[in-house]
Amino acid sequence: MIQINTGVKVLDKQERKKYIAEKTLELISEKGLTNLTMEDVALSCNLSKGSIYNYFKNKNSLIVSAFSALLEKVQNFFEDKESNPTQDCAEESADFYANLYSEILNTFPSKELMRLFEILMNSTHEPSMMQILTQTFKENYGKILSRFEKLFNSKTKAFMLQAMFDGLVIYRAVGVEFSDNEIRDNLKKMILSLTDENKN
Amino acid sequence: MIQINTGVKVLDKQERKKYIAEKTLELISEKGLTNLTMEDVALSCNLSKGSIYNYFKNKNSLIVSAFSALLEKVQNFFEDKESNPTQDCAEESADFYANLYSEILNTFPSKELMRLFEILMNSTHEPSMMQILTQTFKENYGKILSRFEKLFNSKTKAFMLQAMFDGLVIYRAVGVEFSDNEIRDNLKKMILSLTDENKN
Amino acid sequence: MIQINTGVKVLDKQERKKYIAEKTLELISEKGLTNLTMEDVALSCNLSKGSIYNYFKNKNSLIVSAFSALLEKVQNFFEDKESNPTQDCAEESADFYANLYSEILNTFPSKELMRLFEILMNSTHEPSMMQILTQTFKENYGKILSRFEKLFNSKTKAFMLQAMFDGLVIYRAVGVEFSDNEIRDNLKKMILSLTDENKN
Amino acid sequence: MIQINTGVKVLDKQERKKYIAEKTLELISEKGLTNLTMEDVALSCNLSKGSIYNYFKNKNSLIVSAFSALLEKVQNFFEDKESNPTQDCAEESADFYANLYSEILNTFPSKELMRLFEILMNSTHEPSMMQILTQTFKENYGKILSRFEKLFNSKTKAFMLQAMFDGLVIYRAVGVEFSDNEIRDNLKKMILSLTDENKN
DNA sequence: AATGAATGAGAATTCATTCAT
DNA sequence: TATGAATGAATTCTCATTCAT
Repeated sequence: MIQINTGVKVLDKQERKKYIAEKTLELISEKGLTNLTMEDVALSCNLSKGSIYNYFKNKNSLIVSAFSALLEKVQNFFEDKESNPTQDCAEESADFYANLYSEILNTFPSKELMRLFEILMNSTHEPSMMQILTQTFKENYGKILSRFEKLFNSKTKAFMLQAMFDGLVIYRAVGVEFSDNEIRDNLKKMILSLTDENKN
Repeated sequence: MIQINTGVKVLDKQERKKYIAEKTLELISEKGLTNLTMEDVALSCNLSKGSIYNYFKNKNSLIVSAFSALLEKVQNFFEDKESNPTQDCAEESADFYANLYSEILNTFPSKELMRLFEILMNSTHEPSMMQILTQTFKENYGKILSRFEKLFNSKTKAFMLQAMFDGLVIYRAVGVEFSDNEIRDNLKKMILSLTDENKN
Repeated sequence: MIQINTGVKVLDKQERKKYIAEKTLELISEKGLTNLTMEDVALSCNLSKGSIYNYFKNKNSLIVSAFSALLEKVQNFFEDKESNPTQDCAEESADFYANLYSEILNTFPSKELMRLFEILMNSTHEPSMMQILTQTFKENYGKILSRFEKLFNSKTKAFMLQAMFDGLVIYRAVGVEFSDNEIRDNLKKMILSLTDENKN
Repeated sequence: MIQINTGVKVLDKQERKKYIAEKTLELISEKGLTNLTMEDVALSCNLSKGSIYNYFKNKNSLIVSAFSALLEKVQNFFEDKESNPTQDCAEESADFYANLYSEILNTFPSKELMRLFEILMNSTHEPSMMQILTQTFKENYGKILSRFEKLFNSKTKAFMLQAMFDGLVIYRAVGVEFSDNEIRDNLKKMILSLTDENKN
């Protein structure tokens, strides 16, 4: 929350940037990227339109910041769910991750996670924007993937599993329905088979 | 059928609609949905802007048609690749599909397939549009999935495999790199494990 | 109804013009002048847009014809209601006309009569059109007014009474409510006073 | 109040809205409602097209404001002419009002007053607009009518007299000619008869 | 830093009219 | 005469961005 300098605590420019980016992210989640206007942003931040431009060079750079905020949120979400990873054997690991992903699929708003890809895709034809978005995406997803990489001892397998997860997220966001229980069970089997296979 | 005096067959209205939708699809693939303008469409069809509106009520309904054309194209692509499905045992099937998907991943323009999801996501907040898109999507994907459903004897498994594929398509479209060979090999193993598992 | 030449009866060009003008009048009554499109006209006549231009030089001349049709309709309406005018004394005349106007106010669709003025007003800034409309208006209203002129022996009084009637028609069309009975009673008194006054 | 450096007072937002509405009213009077474009409005206000939309949500709401401005103008016109109403007896009242209306008919630009009804009629098929216009119309005309209501002790009579006036305004605006003197004389007689009648 | 008015470059859409067949 | 496809000019409306205060 922005505070006026009553001596208490005043947000510095960096913090206010972040605040705006987060508000923007909320708006994108609510209304989609296409419907995002600078006026919406200004209103939701209790700022004037002009003021937004004191913090962000233009709309694109604001979107990039919102994208970063979203990726950070996603990553935190993954990390929080995984705070005490006490998996000894493959079976336990498979169980753990199947549950984890299933839970995330249930609790993380599908539409919100979908926005990640919406932003990425919409930027496909603005090279300068695409570059920074892709880079940010890779870095953050790299961290998320690193667990699976360790588990499977394979970057590609990690990719594939995460891709499946994201695919399901998107399917769900666009109205395809499926049973979470079945997902979880199959997920476990797949993880297990990928782990087993690893040992051969 | 109307004939112009060169003897060449003239397209009827339905065919012209389709032609415009396909041209639109090309444009979307080239420039992205956000940058698509009705003027672009008109130009690429050698028509005036007004003429487009003789075929489509508005931009959205044109996009819906382009979306359908894309889905049809995707489906044809899958079907063409799979013309002679001579898979006797699970091993052969796994091999066949792993190769098929790997090949599609390689040959179908990743950006183009990605547009499927770009269109879906961008329309998330226009209910009337979303409804028809989702329905079309489900119908066509249903056909694509039916092969896996038979193979695995499970709708959910089919979903998951296809989701993985689409996730990878999107990853690739946004600049993530991975090795097709490894994908293919792992894919085969996963398919096999899912098929085996089926027999227990 | 347009007939194809089966040998029965075929409308000649003049009759078809009239038919189109009357259909146009219906459309204007239904949807207003602003919302009238040549496509509407074509559809309601079961003709193609291009064909309308075989009968009318352009939209304006079609509107002029529809306007004439409306005026004719109004005039017929007045005349029909007044077929046997057996008024001997002033009292009877006042009674007769008060009833007549009150009845017309009730039975003639207010919105339809209003269109007369809508068309006139909208054409105010197209001199060529205005000229013909005003002329047509004067001629037809002249006939309607002639009765009052005789009764009152005054063109101005006739104008004033008819103006009041048209004013009320418009008020009613735009949503102002009033009691028909009171209107009729007052109308009678006004007509009577104007007639009496005449004798002094 | 914001001041620009010439010392001249700058208009606040409300005043600027009003200014635009009044300019719009001028344009409507000049060119008619149908020919009014937002570009005209912008030009006549020395603003860009986009700026108009900072003051009015859309064209319709601008027209509604212009309509209000017109009604206000009409009402002021009536009130100004009637500043010192010293009418003791019926005869004097009749004389006063006959002169007042005759004068207004002469001095108030007929075309301008006519626009009131042009706007009302053209909006007949846009319910949301019609509602507010009709309401505004009723409110303002209620004030104008209240004088006659008192004089005649009858709402209906007041309506009828005002309807006659408006009818004449429209007739004149569309090119019908009549003598103001005769109008005034007859008006007086009608008012008188309606007042007398009141006493019986 | 904050404001908010102004802008102008689009973009979608409408529709009377034309014209070849 | 009838058609209906094509047109293009006009019009409304949007919105990121700028800038003087």
